[in-house]
Amino acid sequence: MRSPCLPDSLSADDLARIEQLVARRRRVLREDVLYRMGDRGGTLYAIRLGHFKSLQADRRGGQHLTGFQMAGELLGMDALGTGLHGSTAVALEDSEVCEIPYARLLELMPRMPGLLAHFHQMLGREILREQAVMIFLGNMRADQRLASFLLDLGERYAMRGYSARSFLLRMSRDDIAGYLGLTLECISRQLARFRRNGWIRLDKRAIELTDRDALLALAAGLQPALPIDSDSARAHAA
Amino acid sequence: MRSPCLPDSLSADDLARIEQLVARRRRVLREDVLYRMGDRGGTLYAIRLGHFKSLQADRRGGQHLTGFQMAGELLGMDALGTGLHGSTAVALEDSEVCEIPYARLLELMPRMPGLLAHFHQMLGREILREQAVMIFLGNMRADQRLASFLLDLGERYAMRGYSARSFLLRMSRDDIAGYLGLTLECISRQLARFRRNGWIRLDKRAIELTDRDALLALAAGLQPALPIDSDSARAHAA
DNA sequence: CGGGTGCTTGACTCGCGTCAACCAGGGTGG
DNA sequence: CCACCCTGGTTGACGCGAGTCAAGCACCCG
Repeated sequence: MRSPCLPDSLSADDLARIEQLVARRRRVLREDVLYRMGDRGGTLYAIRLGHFKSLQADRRGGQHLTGFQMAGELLGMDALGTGLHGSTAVALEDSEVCEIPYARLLELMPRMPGLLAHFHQMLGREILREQAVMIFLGNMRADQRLASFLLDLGERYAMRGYSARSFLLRMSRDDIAGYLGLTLECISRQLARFRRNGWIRLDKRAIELTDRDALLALAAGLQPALPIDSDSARAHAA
Repeated sequence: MRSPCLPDSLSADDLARIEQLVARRRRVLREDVLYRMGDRGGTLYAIRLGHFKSLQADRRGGQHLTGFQMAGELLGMDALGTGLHGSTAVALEDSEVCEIPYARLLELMPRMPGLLAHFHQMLGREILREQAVMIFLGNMRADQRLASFLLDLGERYAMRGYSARSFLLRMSRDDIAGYLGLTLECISRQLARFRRNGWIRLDKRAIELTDRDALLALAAGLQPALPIDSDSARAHAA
């Protein structure tokens, strides 16, 4: 049986070797810090179970959320450059990770070119993901950002075998706002708007994307700003 | 004499080996495309001379600028994940690059652990840089973004032995706007504001940061929004 | 000289941040 | 068990920053 920590593309032989270098598993409780900005790096964390958020301190006390990670994804790569972590990782719920010392990974690399390539792919994907975020932070409106975000979450759940339509938001509205570069109130309003328009159904943190096409169109900027602005629609009705 | 393509931390022996794998140098003229989004990747480009911008197509025709690269920096890493380039690189002026086939780099890795580490450091730095951009796209005002941008450019020039105070903006206002997630007009206005406040001197694309401390304070968010808003100050004077 | 490109400046609009009140659920302690 | 508070979320009113539209300017090139 394959460890969820590791790539599918490796041989059984490779796998055995790798199991050794997974020094240990570690449980992380909700709100606990996996590593903190400025900590010495050198360990990669494969998430076995649970969800994390990673955040970065703004120079003026503020905090910005740079990403959400779920089971099957990798954490800790931000320390490769300087040796120090550039962000803080916090568990959104009780979670479990595999600790993989980078040094041991390097030792194994020569004998396992497949591993190296896979590792680079994960790094490359991370760079791509961040570029995608930069795009919506750079030039999308609040509703487009939120739609993109919800669709992205759904896709990632789908990749892991869950539903892309219906899932639980593991993070607070405030976290979402931080990630999307918006405010908590704005998120709340946009969610309400989506609900009124019938794009989504929402109960607390449980969400169902009832009209993914509409969300896709919105995210892609096809909608003429506000399809029929439901706010003004309400005003007219009144 | 050391090649500007490659890390300083390598032995002379390593260097000789590496010179072989730099398949060829390539000249790229102004406005020419080094690689295009969707192109097959697999080659890394070390910039020997000149400046580049990299941009990504928004799903709806729009374009977002994801970075500026100068001599001594690396391009093409965004293809590591999927094998295809996720962005387009365009020369801002006549430039020259070293083409480094990724496959050859992989071959050499086992014999040169230093090279691998260095390579990972560049990847890690790229991830960090993008996170920094996400921060200012996410929660800084236009003036703060611009101040950060100018200071960052200066620092990068300083690292390469040029002045951090006085340099040439190689890109158009429109490019800057694209990168900072703002509009061309907004950049122009903010530059004018900086100039009126005496933070900078500006002549066409030549810029001098005459008061870096003020810019730093602004970027850090220490300024109470607008110190004494020079616009209204002008209005009072009139 | 004309025309084009890159930049500046102004007037107006509007999306989103800010401030603030209010509401719902959940945990605690009397 | 109910009263209480406290946290997380919703909703409203208002103002500001930045986008948009548009006119005008400086420079370069043919």
